[in-house]
Amino acid sequence: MALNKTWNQHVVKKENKSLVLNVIQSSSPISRADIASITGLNKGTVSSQVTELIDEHLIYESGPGKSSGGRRPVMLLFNKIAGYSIGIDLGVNYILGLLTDLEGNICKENYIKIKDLSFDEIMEKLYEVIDSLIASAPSSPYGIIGIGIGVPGTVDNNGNILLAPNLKWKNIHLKEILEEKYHIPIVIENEANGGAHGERKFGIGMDTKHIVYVSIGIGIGVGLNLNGELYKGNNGFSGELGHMTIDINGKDCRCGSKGCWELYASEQALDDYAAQLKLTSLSEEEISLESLLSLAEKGDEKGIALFEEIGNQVGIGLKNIVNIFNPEQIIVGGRLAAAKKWLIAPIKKQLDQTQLFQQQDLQVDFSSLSTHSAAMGVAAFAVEEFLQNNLHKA
Amino acid sequence: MALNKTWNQHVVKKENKSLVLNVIQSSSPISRADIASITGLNKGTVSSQVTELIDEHLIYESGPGKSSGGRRPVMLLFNKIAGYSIGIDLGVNYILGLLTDLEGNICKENYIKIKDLSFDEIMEKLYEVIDSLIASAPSSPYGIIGIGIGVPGTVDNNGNILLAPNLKWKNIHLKEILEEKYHIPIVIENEANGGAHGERKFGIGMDTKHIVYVSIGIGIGVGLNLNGELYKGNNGFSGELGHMTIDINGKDCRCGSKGCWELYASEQALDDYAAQLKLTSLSEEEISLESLLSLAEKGDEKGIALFEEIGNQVGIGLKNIVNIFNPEQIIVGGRLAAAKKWLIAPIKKQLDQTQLFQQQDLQVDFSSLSTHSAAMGVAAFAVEEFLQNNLHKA
DNA sequence: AAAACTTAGTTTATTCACTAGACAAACAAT
DNA sequence: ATTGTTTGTCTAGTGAATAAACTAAGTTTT
Repeated sequence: MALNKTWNQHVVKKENKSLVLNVIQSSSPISRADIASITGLNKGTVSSQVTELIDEHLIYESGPGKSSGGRRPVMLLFNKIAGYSIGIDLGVNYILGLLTDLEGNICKENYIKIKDLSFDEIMEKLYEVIDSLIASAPSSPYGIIGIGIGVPGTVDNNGNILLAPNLKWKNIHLKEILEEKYHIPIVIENEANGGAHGERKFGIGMDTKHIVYVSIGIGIGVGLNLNGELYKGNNGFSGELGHMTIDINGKDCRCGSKGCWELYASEQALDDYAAQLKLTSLSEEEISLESLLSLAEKGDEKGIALFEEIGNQVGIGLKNIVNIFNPEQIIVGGRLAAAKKWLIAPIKKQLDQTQLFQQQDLQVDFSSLSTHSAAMGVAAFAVEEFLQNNLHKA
Repeated sequence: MALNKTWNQHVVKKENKSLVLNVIQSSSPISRADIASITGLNKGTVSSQVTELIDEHLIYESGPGKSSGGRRPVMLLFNKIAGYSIGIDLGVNYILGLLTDLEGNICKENYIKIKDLSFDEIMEKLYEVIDSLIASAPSSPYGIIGIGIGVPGTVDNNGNILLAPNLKWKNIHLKEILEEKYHIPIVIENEANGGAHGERKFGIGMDTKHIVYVSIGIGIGVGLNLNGELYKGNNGFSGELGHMTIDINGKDCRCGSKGCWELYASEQALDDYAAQLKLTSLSEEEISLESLLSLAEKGDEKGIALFEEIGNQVGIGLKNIVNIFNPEQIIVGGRLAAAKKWLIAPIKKQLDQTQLFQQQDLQVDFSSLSTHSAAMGVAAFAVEEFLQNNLHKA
């Protein structure tokens, strides 16, 4: 019936309570008085919210703090172990599972390699990873509050995986399957979206508002965090910048068009270039990101030139991103980010070429959570959903 | 002091009042009872809001409506002539000024051509246009409620024009200048952002949430309306998709890089192609969008092929846009949109090539307001700002 | 035509969250 | 010990929404 959301005191309370909790999370330890002055809320209002949050085990009082000339304040802390979250990075040839507390700290890690498994076999492995993480969680008021899964493919707004080409998955209702099995909230997200969120909450993007996270692995996926929130597009397909045409007359791509960015600036492209160059020291089978990295590390000129060429191509795409989004920060993540040393110079060179607009305050960084950003990000999604729903109920 | 916005009853009231007004605007004529059932607000609440809105002259009661078996409802209407807004499209070789009512209906239009004028001369013309529009406004409770200006360049969040290459403007504090002269709220926006908003409010994008508006004229500008709101980027530079590289080895662009989209898919590109093809029937001086359009209209094969080639190049960029934003709708506007007849087929062909993701519900449309979208859009920006501030005060 | 039913809009009492300001508790400085 | 400061609680008051009663004005049924 009610099409638009109406506003009433309940909403006010929920929002203010959420505000109080956020301040405690970000500025802990903190006193009631300081919360009041930071938020602008009345002292009494803060007190009552704090009482409720304590009752809900989401925060707790620690000992008295230092006095600044009067009564000593009671310091409040976020109860990060009121529950635990699980974040899974479901890769093409690995599954990375994390158990985190509500603050995102990793409590337990579970990494397994997989190869050429069927859907059922992958699911079995996935259950094993999740089950072992659940088993390792300490007891807590809320237990496991949710599971976040990052997948290398497109996910619609209902948590259905529409297409994950590299997994060869299509139309998988993963959210339903897992909710039926575990009976806790499940969040399914694109891996790049997860990575973007992870870096924003815990990594190099902590204080930035407009972030474009570029995950470079076998292909290229992009997570968009615009205006401080995830942009998913109409069906959740946004960020397929790997298939942005950068060379009209270029190579054919399996997507049907020509000259897609990821044909020139990905792990796949790296291997192709390496094969073309016939690096004497490596046979075709030995070519991999790891072997090329160690080659470059040893100072092999051809190997270094290889990464520099990739960096050049990455830079062209990033230049497009700058013109399209005018982001505050670009974060390069994914497996190829390990080659930062050789990528960064050509990337910067490409970006400096644009003279049209002075992008003085553009930051270009590499992932600071490396392989963990996606898993940490989706775990955080689950935490946020939990906190929002829990505040709502109360 | 207060960093975050707190929530209190005043905010609740303002939001609900705004909600009531929006419902009246979009579903008028409407009764109090229907507003209550649509919004979910209590009948009494709606009544008191309505009373205030009537006192503020923003709505009024018309005669009784049809009964559906009980007391006849009093119908409420938005008072679209409570004030008037001015929207200006400041083009490179024209100034288009509109006087609109609060609903966006055009009351008066003022179009002048300009050519090679200095900054001061342009400003003088601009004042003339504005003054004549102000003079033509009927008397109303609020008078002229604001002026919106759309400019072909980048505008920062303070209304400063940072760079408008085609006007040869740089760092113009247009908002300040006009506010000092007219003492009413001024909104400065990029022309493509204005067009996007115009089409969304009054044109072909009325019921869409994720719109990418592509304005193709001398260059290409893009207005992004994501999640129902304008995305401007960190400094207001977003949407410079004209300088998206689509051909790494392509032509040099004045922006410093190579193969920018607008070198292949703009009015400029059209003229260049036409000159290359040496269309026998037109001398070099005669080449213009208008002359080429009439040539194609006459059935000239070369002329038609020209537009089809441009359409092809436009399509490549649009395909990128789809992969980047996954929009619900793409709207093609700007002067080149007049060639819709010949552009649409090659564009659709390009978009259908992407087999990776099924974009079943992507709409590709041409501007329905044609040359008026930007001016109508910025006029609407001014109206919205007025309504928001006015509701806030009361 | 009278009675019964329906729908529209107003009025009144109540609830709920926030605010202001008083107050007590706990501490520092003199 | 006295004075002043800061913290946190308590109480009264405000403002907005809600529920429900009520008035108004129509239609439908008998």
